[in-house]
Amino acid sequence: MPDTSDSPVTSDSPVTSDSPGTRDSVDDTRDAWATVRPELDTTAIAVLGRIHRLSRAVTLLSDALLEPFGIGRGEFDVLSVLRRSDSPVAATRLAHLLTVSNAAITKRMLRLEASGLAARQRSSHDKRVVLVDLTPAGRDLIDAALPAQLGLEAEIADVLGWGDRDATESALRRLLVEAERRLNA
Amino acid sequence: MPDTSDSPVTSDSPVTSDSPGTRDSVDDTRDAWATVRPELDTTAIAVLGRIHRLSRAVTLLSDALLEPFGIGRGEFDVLSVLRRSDSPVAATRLAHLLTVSNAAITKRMLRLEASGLAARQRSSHDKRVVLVDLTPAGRDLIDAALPAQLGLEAEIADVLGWGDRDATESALRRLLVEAERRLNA
DNA sequence: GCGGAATGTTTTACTGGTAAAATATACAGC
DNA sequence: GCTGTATATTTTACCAGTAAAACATTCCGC
Repeated sequence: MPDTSDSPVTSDSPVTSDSPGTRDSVDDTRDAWATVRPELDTTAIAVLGRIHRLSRAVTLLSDALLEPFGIGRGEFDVLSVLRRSDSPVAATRLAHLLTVSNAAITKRMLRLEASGLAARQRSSHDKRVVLVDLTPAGRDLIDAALPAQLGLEAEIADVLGWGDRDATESALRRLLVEAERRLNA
Repeated sequence: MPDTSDSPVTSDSPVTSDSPGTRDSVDDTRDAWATVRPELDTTAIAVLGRIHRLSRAVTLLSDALLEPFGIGRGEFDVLSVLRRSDSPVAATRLAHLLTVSNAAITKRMLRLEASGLAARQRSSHDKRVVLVDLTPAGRDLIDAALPAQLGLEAEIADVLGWGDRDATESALRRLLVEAERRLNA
């Protein structure tokens, strides 16, 4: 809850005046830097600072929608991958897809198994790998929980007009390709 | 490390064919949903799914750059707010600006005080509030750590052309205003 | 088909966050 | 100026993640 109206520093020189509409918390942050360290190039913050804040804010909002279903974000993410895969998924593959440690998958599976939403089974082909699959209850739950998740994000994304949405989407794709390239390097 | 080349599901029907260049992990995710639950509207993911993944990827990359300075993201964020504020900041205000709990600020301050980077002091006007300020060492450290952080983000943001950057920035601003509005509602 | 490197998972020890209770101070109305 | 309510911070108990060690299985070269 960053209180935007309550400026972090006496904002006298709006360096971020390129906003025709409303200002956001990142505008305030950049103005504050501009007064204290004017030589600093904060254009990076204009894009990625907003992305970080947006992700955090939306996560907080949508986590709340998960609560009535008795699962957390970690479990939801695992159930989602399983739901859109037609066959069981290896634990390590889950970890890669979700960019978390293998240990995190183990812990999430303990919770999901305890609540009967997913099951583990050692692969018969390769007894090192554990294959994970949805139970019927898990399938029901993810199908029930998904609409609210997608709905919230759709409502927020709707502040962008039709053309803007496509342009933004493609800009974000380019950024993501670059970030994932560096991460896998 | 989502391995994009290793598709989550046999991707036969590219519903996300609007990419002139490369595909990213979110394209794969949307295609997978389209095969399993074709009636589902996943346009929300196109924008916000990418934002979540981007934030996570960039955070992982830039956290690594913080390591040599002996601080974590939490401490870095506190030092940043302090550096761009000319005067001491109340603990609760830090919590609001960073969207974390008050308890998180207390814990971060314990670490920052232990390493001599910031100091706490009860306000004389209102003895309930704790005012936080940088030490000279803290100021030196944040000034030293900042360039790498901004540099990484600037490099990534540079995959966008000049015009695209401005358009993206303004789209993100609109999204952020909406998300923060809902969060503070 | 044996020994050693590689791979997949779980366990262990630890870290950084949260919510809610406890504590301390300020303020408002009488 | 006292009482009750609101506000600011810390403490407590807990939770979800990580890295690295431990363990199990497979694969490779001979």
